[in-house]
Parts: sequence; structure tokens; C-alpha cells
Amino acid sequence: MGQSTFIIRQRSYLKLYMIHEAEKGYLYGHQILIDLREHFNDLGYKPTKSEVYKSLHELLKEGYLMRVPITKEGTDLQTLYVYKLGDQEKVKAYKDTVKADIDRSIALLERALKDNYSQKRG
Amino acid sequence: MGQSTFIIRQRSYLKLYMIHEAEKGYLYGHQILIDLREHFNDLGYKPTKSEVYKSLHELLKEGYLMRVPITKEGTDLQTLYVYKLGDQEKVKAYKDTVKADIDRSIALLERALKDNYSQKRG
DNA sequence: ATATGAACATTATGTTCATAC
DNA sequence: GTATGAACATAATGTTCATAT
Repeated sequence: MGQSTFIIRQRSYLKLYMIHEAEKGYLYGHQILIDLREHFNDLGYKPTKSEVYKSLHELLKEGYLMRVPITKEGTDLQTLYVYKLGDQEKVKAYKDTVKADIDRSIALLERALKDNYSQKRG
Repeated sequence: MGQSTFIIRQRSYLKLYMIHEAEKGYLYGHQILIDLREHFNDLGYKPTKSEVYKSLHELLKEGYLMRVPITKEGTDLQTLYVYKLGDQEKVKAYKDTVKADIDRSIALLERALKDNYSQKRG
């Protein structure tokens, strides 16, 4: 399946952050892109537009988020959407899964540090 | 480039372990596959044959490892190879790079834990 | 079964193009 | 410039096939 046996995928990582943002209220695509780039700037991680929108669309398709078109004053046609939290139970289960995935990933990485960079003393 | 902006690639991770194994003496493909699967069994990570051989071939091509055909008693034709450490300086530099990549990856993952799973208290 | 590797397929991700305000 | 998205391209990884001992 899409089930990664190695480390967590970027897509899952981004989806987690989006869910968290939706939990706080609502989010929209362009803004979360800007926010996440800012948030990870110090670590040199700069998620692409494409990944962010794909993550958003997946969450929507899977029912974790719901989309609401918003209206701006003075406009008729607009392509602005707000994303709100969908099924809370589903979301909770999803977060638990991702949590386990992150924990496993950290364990793999720390093992690599231990195995490959520990000082050998005699 | 192949430069990942997100988390360390499986390929780099495996290559690190192979270099480490070569540092201890020598290694060969099938054995390291078995060993790594055993080593990561508890974390549910089961590297594939394909990834292991590709990692090995990359290390060879990049000069981190050298290949030596080995002879077994009673055989003429054989496709067995032993990999030994190549340029030590190059290897050291490579390990430093991977170390930084792992550290950055752990930082990203731990940030996700902090950002998305910390208890909010009032 | 051990052992190595290529060929093929699919996923994950990144880059460019299109559209609209 | 903000904002959304598809189309296209490539990179990373996994599965199957081939070949030999």
C-alpha cells in the first residue's frame, strides 16, 4: 500500500499541521503555505505549493476537512475556500496514527545516530 | 538537485549503515540485507533488496566503497563481491553531511510532536 | 535455498503552466 | 501581487523477472 515502511512522508507531515490548524478554527491554502514556510524557515524546510495543495485536497477527499467557499465584499466570482474540521472521531484516529509514525521515525533516526556516530572507547 | 528539503532519504540512511559496516572490515550485499532487516525488525522497518543493492552501487560509483571479487574454494565462476572502504577523507565528509541531515530530520519531527501533540493547559 | 542485478511499475515530490481576482 | 489548481516531469522506492551457484 501507500504504507511507508521507512520514515514518515512529507504529505502526512503536512496534513498533520493542517488538521491542527483547522482545529484552531479554519485555514486556507495560500495562508498555510506562507505560514509553514515561515515556521520551518530556520530548519531549511520550504514546502512547495504543490505539496501543500495536494495535502489539503487529500484531507478533503478523505473527509478530515470540509471546504466552505467564502464571499468577499465587492466580488462575485471568487475561488476562495476555507477549510474546517470534519469528523472529529476520524481526525482523532488519524492523529494517533501519525503520532505513532513520527515516534517510529524518530526511533529510526536516533538509532542511526547511536549506531553510526557513537564514540568507541577501549 | 537530489537534495531533499524535507527529511533524510532512505537511500542515504542505508548508505550510512553500509559505510559503517565497511569501516568495521568488509561487507557484502546479501549479508547486509539480512543483517539490517534483523536489526530494524523491532521497528517494523524492512528494507528491500532493491534499495540495499542500489545503495551499495551508489556508494561504489561515488567512490566511498571499493569492490573486491572473492574466490570461494571449489568454484570457478562466481558473482560474489566484498565491499571495502574507499577514500577515508571522502567517507568522513560524507558521514558529517548525513549526520547533519539526520539531526535536521529529528528536529523537524520533534517540532511536529511539540506543535501538534502538546497538551494545552489554561 | 543463497546471491546479484536489471527491468519494470508506482509513489512521492517538484516545476511549470493556466486561470482568475 | 494574492489565490487555486492542473499538467507535466523527475526522483525515490517497491515488485517482478532473470541468472547463477
